[in-house]
Amino acid sequence: MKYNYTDIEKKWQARWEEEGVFHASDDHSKPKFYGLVEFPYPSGAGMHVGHIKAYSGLEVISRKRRMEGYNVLFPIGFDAYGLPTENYAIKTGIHPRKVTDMNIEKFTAQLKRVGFSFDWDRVVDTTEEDYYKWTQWIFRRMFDEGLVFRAKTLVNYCPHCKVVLSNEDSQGGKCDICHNDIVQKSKDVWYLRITEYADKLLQGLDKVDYLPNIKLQQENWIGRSEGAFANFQISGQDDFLRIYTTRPDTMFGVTFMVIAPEHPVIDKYRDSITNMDALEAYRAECAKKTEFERTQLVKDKTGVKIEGFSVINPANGKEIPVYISDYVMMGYGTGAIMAVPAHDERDYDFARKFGIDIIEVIRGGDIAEAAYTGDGEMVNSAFLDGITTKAEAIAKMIEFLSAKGVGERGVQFKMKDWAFNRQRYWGEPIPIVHCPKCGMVGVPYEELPLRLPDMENFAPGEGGESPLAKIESFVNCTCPKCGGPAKRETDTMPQWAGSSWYFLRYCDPHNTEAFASKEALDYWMPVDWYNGGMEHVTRHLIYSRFWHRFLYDIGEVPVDEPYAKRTAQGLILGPDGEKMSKSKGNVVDPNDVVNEYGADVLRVYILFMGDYASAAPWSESSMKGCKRFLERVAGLTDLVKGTGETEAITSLFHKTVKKVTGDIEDMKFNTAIAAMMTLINGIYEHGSLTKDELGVFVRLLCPFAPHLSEEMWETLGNKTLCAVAPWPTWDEAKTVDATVEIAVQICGKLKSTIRIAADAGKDDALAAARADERIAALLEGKTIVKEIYVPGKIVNIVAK
RNA sequence: GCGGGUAUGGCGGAAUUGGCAGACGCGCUAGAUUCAGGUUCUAGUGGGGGCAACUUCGUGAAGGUUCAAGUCCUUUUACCCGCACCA
Repeated sequence: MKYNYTDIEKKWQARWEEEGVFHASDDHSKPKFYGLVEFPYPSGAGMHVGHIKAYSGLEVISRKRRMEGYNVLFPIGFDAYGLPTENYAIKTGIHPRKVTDMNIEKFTAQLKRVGFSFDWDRVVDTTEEDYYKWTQWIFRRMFDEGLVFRAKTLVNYCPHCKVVLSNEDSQGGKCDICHNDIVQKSKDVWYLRITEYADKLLQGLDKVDYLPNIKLQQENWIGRSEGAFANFQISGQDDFLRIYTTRPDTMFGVTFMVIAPEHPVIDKYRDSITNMDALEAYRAECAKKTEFERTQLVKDKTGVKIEGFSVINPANGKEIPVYISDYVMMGYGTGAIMAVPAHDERDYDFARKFGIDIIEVIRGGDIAEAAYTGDGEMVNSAFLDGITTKAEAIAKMIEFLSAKGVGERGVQFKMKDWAFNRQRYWGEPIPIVHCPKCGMVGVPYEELPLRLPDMENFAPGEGGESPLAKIESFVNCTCPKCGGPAKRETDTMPQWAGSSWYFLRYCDPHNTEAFASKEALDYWMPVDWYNGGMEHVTRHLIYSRFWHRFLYDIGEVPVDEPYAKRTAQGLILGPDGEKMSKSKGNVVDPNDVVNEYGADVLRVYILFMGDYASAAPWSESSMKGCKRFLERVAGLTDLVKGTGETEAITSLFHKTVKKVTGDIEDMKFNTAIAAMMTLINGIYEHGSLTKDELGVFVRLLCPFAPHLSEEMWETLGNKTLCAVAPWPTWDEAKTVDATVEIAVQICGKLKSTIRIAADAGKDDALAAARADERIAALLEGKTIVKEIYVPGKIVNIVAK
């Protein structure tokens, strides 16, 4: 058979659609498999080969599951709200609705051309009213449960995009959207209280099957630490400053305190502080720094001593000075620290620069040279002296603080509350009304969706206000509670809102009464296997686990963790080994590949190029090898003779079926394909195969190269689709050879190989080895010291 | 700085519990087919030495454990990723 990919790809894509084979069934009596891939953001640039790789893994697994008889849900949709679309719309004057529709159409066509087995009846688009109605609904429920709040604090602000960003969106001090520097700005914004779920998100990781590095990254991001809170009395006041520390054991070494520049205690005692001018100047200086500058100046500590203000160390009653410095942040702990220069590097640097005393309380280092952070015997610490373990010293100190009523054990998280808003047009309107009498009031559930109004000029305001604020008919409304005049919230939700629950909608995408029916959720959830990019581990993956856990807590979903298993694919690099980017001009367009080589070659190549989880550079010539492989596969139809099994290659078939079946489960697609290539080589060498054997091979190949497989399946006389044909099985007995070739070593060096029965005993194996001519010659005149036989592997004779 | 990972031919990459290093593919060499290019087929292909059978070295580097190490232990170098003044 000749391999004419252009014709067969069109033909089978049409057949699949006609027969609806990839539609998840509503028959809930069958075992289910829910495979999920991260739905794309439909950008104007179109699809990238990286998208293809991201979807190919679960595509193969989902196709295999269907052949194994599962009811498979393998959905796709579009995460379409967001800044790139809006920015493009502003630039071109085309409305974002239209831009989105055009891009979705483009993406859909591209995905279909690759032959992905998505269920196209369940497509979701986060910007459609019947979808974002439920995004708003979940937000409203969070508002009711007290998880939504507004606060004026320092926020991450991107001056370029003119939006407030969450901590997750400003990692490394750069805006996640435009990669420009972020500044800190004091602003009144919306937050979701994700920190309330920090512990649940952490504990939930124990029972899910995520790749270890994914779990670890989430654990680090959540950043739980155990320590103590302690109150330091303010000199001459019946008031105290509260600190958090993970090292209460070092409290006798405290020689000063540092508080964040924005700490409210400064304003509270502004009258008794004698150098307010200097403090204000320092504060202004800090506010000007970008996040990037702040982290770059790590080594060089700055700060100002607060004059006319001091606190008392509760451990020893000594009076100590207080400084403000931007190395202490308001957003973590209490915004104040006890400084122990002898045993903390940052405090050490600061003490050195400002000439503050350094008191050693743990032996083991040289505090004249550097801070010592290791373990050792406690000294200069009154009742702690002589203790040698950190845990014991910490416990004693906490006991002491508790007894005095000035401190207790405490836990802190690095994760911060989720700044949940965008001062932009293309997003879900926040369903809240501001009433001068009632305060913040939720838009009634029956009024959802709160529609995003149509508007002409949706450019963001210079002062960082949302474009929606310009529409008076939208802003002015009546309070749902008292009926009086009120104003609508004009911020929209951030990009991550819609994707925080989309996997639930797929279970029942056309439901008008609920985001999904209880029955559908009971059956389909949790997602059995979720694959996506590493870049989402501390963003989307955390956010969606949070939303889902919230829905579980209020009884809306049946399971607490949404994803039973999570894996990640590696990047596809450009042919130059660099990350693909438009500016480097090394981007490969999947359309070009499909045109030139066909969808099956593209699919096989992407999975064959290397370990699925690792990054690998694109190589056009390697792809030719995959094309050659599929051409040789097509050529198998000319070698078919008779039915049944061919003795000579039977074992190879059974081994291959076993290998491919196992490798797919481990996402070792590259070795699965290699095994099929080995089989093909064996068949060509042998010169023929039977019809039944070809049937086995075609089904094995089907998840990888489905178009060619369907075509060959049909030429074998099958009337039904290969996509739902039963997955091949193997006979374990036939994967084991009767005789095996094993290595014979003398003193650990390979000298010969012998063929013996697979179940040969030690004596037989050694006799066979000694009988080998070369071995016999080498052993001539030597004394055998030791003989080792590992069945099926090796014989090693140690001789002198 | 902290946490995690990687290192194997000319290239991408394979190697259950330690057991024949380099599967599979690319590339390359020679030959056949072809008017030619391409395609396809056959043989070969880690380095050094040898006409050859063979021999010797070889998994970032240096040590070690073992009959046997890519794999285990110690030390070390380079690169990649994540977080980053988290008290």
